[in-house]
Amino acid sequence: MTEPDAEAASGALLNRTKQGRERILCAIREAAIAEFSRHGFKGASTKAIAERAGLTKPQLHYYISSKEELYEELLYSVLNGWSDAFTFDADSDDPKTVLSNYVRKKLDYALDNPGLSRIFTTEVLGGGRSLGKYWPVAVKSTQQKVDLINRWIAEGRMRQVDAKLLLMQIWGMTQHYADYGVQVHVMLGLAPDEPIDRAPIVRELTSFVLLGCGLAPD
Amino acid sequence: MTEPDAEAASGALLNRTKQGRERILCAIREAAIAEFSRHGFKGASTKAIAERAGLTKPQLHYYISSKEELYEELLYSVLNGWSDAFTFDADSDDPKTVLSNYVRKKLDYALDNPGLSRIFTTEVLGGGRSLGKYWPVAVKSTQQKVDLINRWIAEGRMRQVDAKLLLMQIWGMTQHYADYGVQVHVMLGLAPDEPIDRAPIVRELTSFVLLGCGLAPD
Amino acid sequence: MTEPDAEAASGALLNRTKQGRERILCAIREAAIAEFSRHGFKGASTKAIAERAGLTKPQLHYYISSKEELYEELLYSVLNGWSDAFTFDADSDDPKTVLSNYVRKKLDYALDNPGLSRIFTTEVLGGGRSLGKYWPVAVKSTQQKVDLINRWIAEGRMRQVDAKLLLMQIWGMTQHYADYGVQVHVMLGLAPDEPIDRAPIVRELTSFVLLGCGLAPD
Amino acid sequence: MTEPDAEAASGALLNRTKQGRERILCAIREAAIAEFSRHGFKGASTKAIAERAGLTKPQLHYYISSKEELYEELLYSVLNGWSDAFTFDADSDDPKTVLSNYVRKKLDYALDNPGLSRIFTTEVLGGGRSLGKYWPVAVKSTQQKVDLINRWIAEGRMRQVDAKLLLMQIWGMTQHYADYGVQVHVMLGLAPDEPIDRAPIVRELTSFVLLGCGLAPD
DNA sequence: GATGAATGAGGGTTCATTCAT
DNA sequence: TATGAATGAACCCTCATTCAT
Repeated sequence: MTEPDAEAASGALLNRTKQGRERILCAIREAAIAEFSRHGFKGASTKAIAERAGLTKPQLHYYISSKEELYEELLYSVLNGWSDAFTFDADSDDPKTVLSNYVRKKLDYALDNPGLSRIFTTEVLGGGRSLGKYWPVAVKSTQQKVDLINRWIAEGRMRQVDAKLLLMQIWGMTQHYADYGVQVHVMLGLAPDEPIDRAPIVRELTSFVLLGCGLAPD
Repeated sequence: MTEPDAEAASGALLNRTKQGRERILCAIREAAIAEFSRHGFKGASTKAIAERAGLTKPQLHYYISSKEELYEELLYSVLNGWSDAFTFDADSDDPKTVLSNYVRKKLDYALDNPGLSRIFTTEVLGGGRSLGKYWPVAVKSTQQKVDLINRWIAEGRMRQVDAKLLLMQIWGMTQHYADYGVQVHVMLGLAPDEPIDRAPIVRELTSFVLLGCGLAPD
Repeated sequence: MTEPDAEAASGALLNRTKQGRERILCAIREAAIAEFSRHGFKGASTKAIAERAGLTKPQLHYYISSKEELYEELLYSVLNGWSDAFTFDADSDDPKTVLSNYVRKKLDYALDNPGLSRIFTTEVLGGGRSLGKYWPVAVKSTQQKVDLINRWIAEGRMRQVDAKLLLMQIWGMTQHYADYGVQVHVMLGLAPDEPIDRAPIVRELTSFVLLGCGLAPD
Repeated sequence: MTEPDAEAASGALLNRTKQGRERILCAIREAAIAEFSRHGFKGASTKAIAERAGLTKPQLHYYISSKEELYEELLYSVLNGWSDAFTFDADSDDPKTVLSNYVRKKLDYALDNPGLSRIFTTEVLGGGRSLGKYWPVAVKSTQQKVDLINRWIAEGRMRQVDAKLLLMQIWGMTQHYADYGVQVHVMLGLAPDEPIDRAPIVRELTSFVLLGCGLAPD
């Protein structure tokens, strides 16, 4: 299955607009995402990455310094993408607004960047050895959300949920659309490269989460 | 991280009770689960499996015929385990009972067999090439659940949800506790090999799902 | 192709009449002939020999001391068989009689013991490293025949041929029915395990050789 | 024994004249011929081929894709060489001319390409599994020769021989000089790498065949 | 920049043989 | 005798990387 998503689309766009070196780096990035997300760090081969990028192996090594560095670059780009995307809105203090925005953004990221999302999953599956520096950040960022939710609960604006588990459940449901993309396609009766219609998913997911939090969806 | 779960526990138990060949086969199984679940099929090495099982590579090949066969055996054992575990109760026609039992069984499987669960995840991540025969079964089994849920909805016993998406969301949330075990541990402030206390998770998850379906939890 | 010849036939017979150890040694011999004749010494595997003989590898090694010794035993049994069979009749001094008997015996051996014959061929193909002791014997035995033929020529009882080359040509033509058995079957339109009707071959071959020597066939 | 023949000679020549890649491919070809012809497909090792070609094993695999492909390439090059060489002259309808040319060409091929010739022999000895596509071609080409010979016989221009067996006997006698090269050297009292003087062999062989066909040699 | 070539380690697997039992 | 198991070498091949050019 080729990536029928924003990763490839933006790649294609860049291929047309950028020049030379940039173009190649972009192709390498795409190829690396495809291979690492399918086979994990150990299982991916530089040969496959090179071929997918239309390069020979020595050519690839001209642009990257090592397989590991290429991998970690991608991994950090996921982490950065997430820390940008997965903040609670600062503009609003309304649980319904904040939570539904959060769900939507998380799902958008998964559907727009399934490859990158899956790379993070393979890393976690493999034990998360490269994530040492990430965990404290993630924990802190989670704790902030937990604190906010707990305040809402204390203020009686939300059902009494375990905030940490709530966040995990949202994570699980949204990440699922990236990690289990193949199964989702099968279950929805879609061809492997047919794009998923995300509107109904966003709707269902939001209602589900809000109701689960004791909030009435619109 | 060694498996802090029923897989290892039962393995250890068997190691003490079973004899010779059985013991070794069991050690190989455990080792293979550990390696495949961490690195996927391509990324796992028979050397690592052999060492983890306390064998040399040629010794390993005395007991198994090939890496691929060993892998597929494990994969099928997940699929069989699932088709056993993830049926809706036939005894009950009560949405609340059926759904909360389903959620609990699904979560139990993930927490009791995280390694096997993750092997399935790596397979799906890799494109699910070995799952050709499985999809039709999975689709059919899902459809039966969807039909039942839709009947409940038609009978006004449940909120009007998209049954397929509901099942996916349950899948995502429960599977998360296997695939993202490492992250879950970090977030809950547990040591890597500390067991997860599943009671609160079951409670939260069940309430969450029932409320999300418009059913009042007990 | 299983051997449709005296080797197998006598093997089967022995299997019924001999007991235990003898029977097994016989099965090993047959199996070894089949494997060595197909793949040569290096290419044959003790596993294949053991399986063909209905034994396990350790069982096989209980009866033989090494692959090499088993091979050399067979090789020497060819050499002995040949030194027995391929003498010129001492009873007759008639070129026609002697040569036609020789041709017939040589062909009979090839058709009755194709496996053994082919083992010798694989050995020669491989450089004949194990044949160091054999060559002097063969040379001497050949020289005797050459001397006799030269006498016949000197006496005007035969056309003036190069005796050595004559013997080689006979060797080539008869050995061909063992080494190229597969091709012979194809060319004669026979199924792989169908026996070759040797009468016409003997007839043609004899006439051919006698005419080639300037002798009138009967 | 190194190849004391045109294969090696031309190889050596090319080694001096060709450049880089060509030179290496040539060395690989020579090495592969030497190893496969000695030990057959199963018995030959890529390590030995690599060493003989002055390469390491990974280096070898830079130039070839697999042992099997290398082998089949050589095998097909024999088959092609033969289908070129072993046609009956179209220019002549004279049995004597046609047959003696055929004998000479067949012998030349065997003496010029003993290694390649022997590879075909090892393949036939091993059962000819890779020759499925070749047999029909060979049968057809043989049948054409048989038809011609039978016409000559019908026209009274040749002794009444079994044409198929005649062709086999020619095959056996000529192929013998490749397959049994080692024995031929021993019998003729030549050192292993001393070239065979082919003139007397051609002369004897031709007379022998013509007389065997009831034709008077010149 | 880009290419052909090389390299040493390691991939999965089979080898002939030996050794307890 | 016969079996399950082990062993160390060797099998064919691919790996990530480097180096001339």
